Amino acid sequence: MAVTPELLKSFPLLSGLAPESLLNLAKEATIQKYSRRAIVLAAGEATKNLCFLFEGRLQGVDFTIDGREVGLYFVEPGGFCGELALFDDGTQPEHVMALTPVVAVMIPFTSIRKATNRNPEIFSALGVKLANKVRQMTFQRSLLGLPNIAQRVCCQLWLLIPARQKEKMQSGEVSNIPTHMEIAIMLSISRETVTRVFQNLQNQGIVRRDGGSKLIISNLPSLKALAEGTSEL
Amino acid sequence: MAVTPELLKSFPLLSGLAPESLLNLAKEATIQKYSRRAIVLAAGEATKNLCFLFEGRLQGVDFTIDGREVGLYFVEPGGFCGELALFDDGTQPEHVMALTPVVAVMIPFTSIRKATNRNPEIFSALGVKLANKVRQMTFQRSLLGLPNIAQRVCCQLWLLIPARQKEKMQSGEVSNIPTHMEIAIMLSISRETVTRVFQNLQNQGIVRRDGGSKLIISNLPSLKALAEGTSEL
DNA sequence: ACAGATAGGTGACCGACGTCACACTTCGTT
DNA sequence: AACGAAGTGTGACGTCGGTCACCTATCTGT
Repeated sequence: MAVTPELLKSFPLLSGLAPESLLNLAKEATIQKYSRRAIVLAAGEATKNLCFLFEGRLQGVDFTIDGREVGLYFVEPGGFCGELALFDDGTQPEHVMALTPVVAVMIPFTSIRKATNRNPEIFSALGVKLANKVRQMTFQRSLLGLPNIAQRVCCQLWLLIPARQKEKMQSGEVSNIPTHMEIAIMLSISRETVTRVFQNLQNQGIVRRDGGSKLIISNLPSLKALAEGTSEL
Repeated sequence: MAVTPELLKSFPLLSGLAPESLLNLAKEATIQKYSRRAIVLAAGEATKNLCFLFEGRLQGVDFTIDGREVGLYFVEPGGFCGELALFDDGTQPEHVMALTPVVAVMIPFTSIRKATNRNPEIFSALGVKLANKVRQMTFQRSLLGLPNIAQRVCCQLWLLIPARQKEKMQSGEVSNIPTHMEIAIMLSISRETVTRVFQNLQNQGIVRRDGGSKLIISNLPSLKALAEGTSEL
């Protein structure tokens, strides 16, 4: 299937490019489909493409030395991944796995670099992205230092709530709530423990499920207090 | 105290610069001294300087929501820190603290950016540095996922051994070994647990202290096996 | 309609690790 | 020499969360 310049323009990173640059990129880009649980980028390999997510959901995952899975971050449609090797020609440090069936656009580094020459702002946009990644990882790292597990779960949950909903402090919702297993993996705890914490939160009327993939947070302030450790479950 | 171009040239990041660029940077750079435990860069503040370490040792530290300290990385002489805001004008995500008395050279972002215009390779060098940081953090993250605490300590210890010593697999040494407390903070475990693991390692003849700040690893293969989980303490 | 996979829920058990409390050693400072 | 601070060593104790085992509910594809 061919990639059109219009398709590329829909990605924020590329939206500012000149039409001819887009055209060039489009020629060299390819569309890939992946089924659920498929590996999109494998750790340890020298990535050669920047991977733009068109449809579905990706997760960066790593494995500890003893084979345990560790969740790192999500990629949502419009985002991209695999940019690290663009900077230092190294290998991909973590796997990127499809959480749902996925449609992705792969653009070779060589093409990206050509485009960067004409449009250096791409490079700085990638720098911003990397910087953001470091910030996120730093925060996630501080989460893992929390000795109280319930608090850790609440913090992670708090993080999943869109920023604007947090401001008015009434109630919020998280669509596409990760499964208990996925949350457990992100926080390096067991699936059962996540279930138990959610069970508690539901009993206290703080959260409520709505269908399979949506979570309503009916009591935002309570969740915040739990996340910050000012109250306990 | 004035900063000389020669001093700046001693930093790898700047060593490739043209003499006049160095001269300009030197004019705008300042030397700062910090005593042990002093905060060099504070989290949450908009950093305005790139901080080059001339003498001493720095550590990036964060605090969890409940006030617990979390160790992130070290900066050794010749290295630098505070580069994140150079990319996205954000705030410093973590504190940088002096572990020993420190002499540092501060160069304003504005000066760096001017120099970058003439020497764009600085920018890509900074990109490489950032990419490396992400790689390190990813690895550290996978360490924290290890359920076996002794293994975690051994992994961290393994990480502290210089790369060349690991190759010949005879014996190695770590100078400037972090204190038990510092290691505990990096791994989010308690100081006593670190002590107990080290006690075990010593009893097994795997490591041995030499003076206050040096650790001899007499049995490198055993340590490796422990780090990789193929054997247990 | 059915099998199989995936997610969520729950109880029992137990051991590793955090906490607390102290003792001992090694510094650097006055 | 004397002191205090920082680092290290060690035992007792209690508990939180991982593991295991099993169940139920939902969804998916054929």
